[in-house]
Amino acid sequence: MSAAISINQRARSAEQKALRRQAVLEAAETYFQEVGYEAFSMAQLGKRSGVAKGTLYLYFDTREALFLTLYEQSLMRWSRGFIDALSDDITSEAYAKLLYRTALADGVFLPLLIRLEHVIEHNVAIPRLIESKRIFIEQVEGVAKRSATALQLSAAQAVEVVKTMGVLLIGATQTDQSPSLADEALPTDVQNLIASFSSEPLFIKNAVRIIEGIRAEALSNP
Amino acid sequence: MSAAISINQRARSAEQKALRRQAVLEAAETYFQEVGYEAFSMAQLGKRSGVAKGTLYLYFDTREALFLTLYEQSLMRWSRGFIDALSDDITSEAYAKLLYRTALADGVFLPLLIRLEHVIEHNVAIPRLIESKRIFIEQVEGVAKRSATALQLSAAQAVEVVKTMGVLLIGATQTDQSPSLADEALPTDVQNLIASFSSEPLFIKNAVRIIEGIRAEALSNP
DNA sequence: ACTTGAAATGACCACTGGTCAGCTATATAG
DNA sequence: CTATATAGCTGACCAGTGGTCATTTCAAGT
Repeated sequence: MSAAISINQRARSAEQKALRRQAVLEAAETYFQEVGYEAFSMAQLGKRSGVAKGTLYLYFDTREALFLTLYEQSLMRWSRGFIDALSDDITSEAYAKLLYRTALADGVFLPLLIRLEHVIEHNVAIPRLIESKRIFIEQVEGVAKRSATALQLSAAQAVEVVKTMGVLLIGATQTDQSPSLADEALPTDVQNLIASFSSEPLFIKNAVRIIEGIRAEALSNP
Repeated sequence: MSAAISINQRARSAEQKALRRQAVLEAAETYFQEVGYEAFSMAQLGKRSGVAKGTLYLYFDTREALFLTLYEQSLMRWSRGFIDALSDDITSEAYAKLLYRTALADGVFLPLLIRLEHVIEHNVAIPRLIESKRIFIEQVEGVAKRSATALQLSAAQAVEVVKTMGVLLIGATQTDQSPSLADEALPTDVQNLIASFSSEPLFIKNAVRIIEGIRAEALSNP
């Protein structure tokens, strides 16, 4: 029987390997939150997870494959939390607020989601990509099912809502990714611009417009 | 009097320098369209524009400063084209379609817009960033002014529409940035997923919902 | 205690963006 | 028409990157 504990020893059983892999992922998540995507280096991650750089590549094909896994875990975490937090007969606005807040509360979900398609997916093997898309489908379906009863929508409408919310979330939170100009002496016109792109109202207002639009279409088109 | 022509000679006058700078930008644009953002290397760009790598840094502070300039030029190009193509009394749908098509027609605008806030802006000096934001404000105002008459909206509504269209465009075209899986043997569930995220209908449908939503709000709130 | 196979290692590779002391083309002064 | 000063240009160089793989090391099975 192999011990579940993996300190510095070699991981021989599948179980031990999974533990080590997860330990690396946890180190990566913390490190990523500290330095962000661009400054994240595999050599540093090795040091921080107490493992040689080469060892990282036994557990992940590429840097991007590691980030893809991190993304998947954060997606599943978010979807679980959001589903649990939803209540029945919720207004569109409350729904949008909850979605926005739960998504932003996760320290890695949005930064990874934003980079998914144009960076991360470009250095991952196709079968791994397919696996990842399937996880995505599963999560969307789960969230849509719960959303259907919460928002009183048909199954098809709920799927459309969830997909669209994802799209809107990526667009609306784009500005949050700008370099922090908080302690810079900015001219007022630029300050106003930044304020006018505040992601929370941007997301919520448009989420409501879209959800209500979808509802309205169902009434006019039988 | 300094000749306007700059072949391989040194650029001494301000005019010649501007020409050389523009020549580098044009080489960069072609090269970028060929290889994309990640594979774009300054050494290669030097070779392709017939200039040493070090020289590039006389004209641009960083790789990202170069991309920021490329982005600005494509933004101005798009906004000019879009304004010219708009006609009065256009429907929301026709407006959305035109916006989508003109934005996608430019080979570099969207790929750069998508990377603006979370990559490009992070390696550019603050004064340069402020300058860039001002160009952005100017362009948004120009497009909004024309959109107000085209869509018969108030000035404030038009600004909101234009800003929101930008957000939606970034989100909706995200999927177009995925690695091309066209000639891969994908399982049908994944194929369906990809099809359901087709950016054109995604953008247009939601653009219409948002524009109509903004219109409706004006009627209920005096 | 010995064998064995696989986990772990880190020097190594080809590359990156960015720098800067030295080179040289050019405009101007004598 | 030449000498000088200026400044545009260069490419070797630097510290770093993601990724590889021959070699080492250690735990399990005999």
